[in-house]
Amino acid sequence: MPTAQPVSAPDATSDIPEVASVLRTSVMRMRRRLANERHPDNDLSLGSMAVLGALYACDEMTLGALAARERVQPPSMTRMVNFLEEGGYVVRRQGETDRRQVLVSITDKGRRTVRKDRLSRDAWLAQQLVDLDADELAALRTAASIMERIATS
Amino acid sequence: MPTAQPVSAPDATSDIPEVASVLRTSVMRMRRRLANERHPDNDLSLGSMAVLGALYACDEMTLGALAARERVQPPSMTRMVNFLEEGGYVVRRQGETDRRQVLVSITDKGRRTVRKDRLSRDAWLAQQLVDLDADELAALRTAASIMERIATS
DNA sequence: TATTGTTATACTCTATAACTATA
DNA sequence: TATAGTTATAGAGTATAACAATA
Repeated sequence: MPTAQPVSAPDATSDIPEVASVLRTSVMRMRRRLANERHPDNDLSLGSMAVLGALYACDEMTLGALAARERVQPPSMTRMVNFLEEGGYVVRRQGETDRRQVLVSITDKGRRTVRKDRLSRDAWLAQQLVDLDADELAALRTAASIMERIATS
Repeated sequence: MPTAQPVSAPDATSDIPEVASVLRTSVMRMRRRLANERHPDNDLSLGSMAVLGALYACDEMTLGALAARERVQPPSMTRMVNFLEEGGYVVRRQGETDRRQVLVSITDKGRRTVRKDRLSRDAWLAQQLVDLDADELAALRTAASIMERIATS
């Protein structure tokens, strides 16, 4: 039984439990593989790189906003930001209107790291995608979008 | 701009780095969400359940084969199998031809647990998929298949 | 000697609870 | 009193290194 049938059966709804199952399994394995294949070009964890990526897009965010975005608890984000700050990838500053807040912004070093690492860190995965056809790439893009929505809902 | 455009551009190849990037990010977030949303119906971790699922399909495997399949190191698999054995979900027995090997097989309790948990543990995810259309489900199925292949390659 | 699995140990990531400082 | 973030602590999951038993 082929696992990648691109059928759009009329009763596709009945496939939902099966899709849920294979999706869950593949996500678990994929994430472990991605963690293993990661280049140790820098000392940043996957989570820290995700934070840096968010700051690359948004420039400056509060620690709480970062925690919410990455769906981790504040203490976990504190740790990641500590690590990033020690490495000179981000800087903290006190909020102006609300001085309880901590505003985290990305440094030039952080920016360079994001650019460099996006290339090198996605290189392995991109290499795995090289032989896919346009439809398969489109399926991955769609799936990524759906997963992103589900994960952050 | 929708993020899930099913375009099959002629130069889709140039999208590979971007697809790799969004796929990686969404996989990381999805896996965390799945871990969080998991029902604590039983005391089995996600990894242990994956092992049980493999044994559900294969009946009996060596510990080394399980470790290779789940892409963990042997000590990690030893731990998971210990846990599963303590719970009565699997049994160990010594290999017959090669007595260094440990053959792990699933018990009836393990089988029941797989069936029951596949339903309940995928329930949350399935619920998230309920509003998707047939094309989106097909995309997820295709993506899962590709990820499975990449993760186990 | 090489291989299969186990034990001992440590590391990473994450969480909850208790705390500090602002609001 | 409530909120933003930090510190302290614990737990889950994984890895590497050293070891035991068998090939």
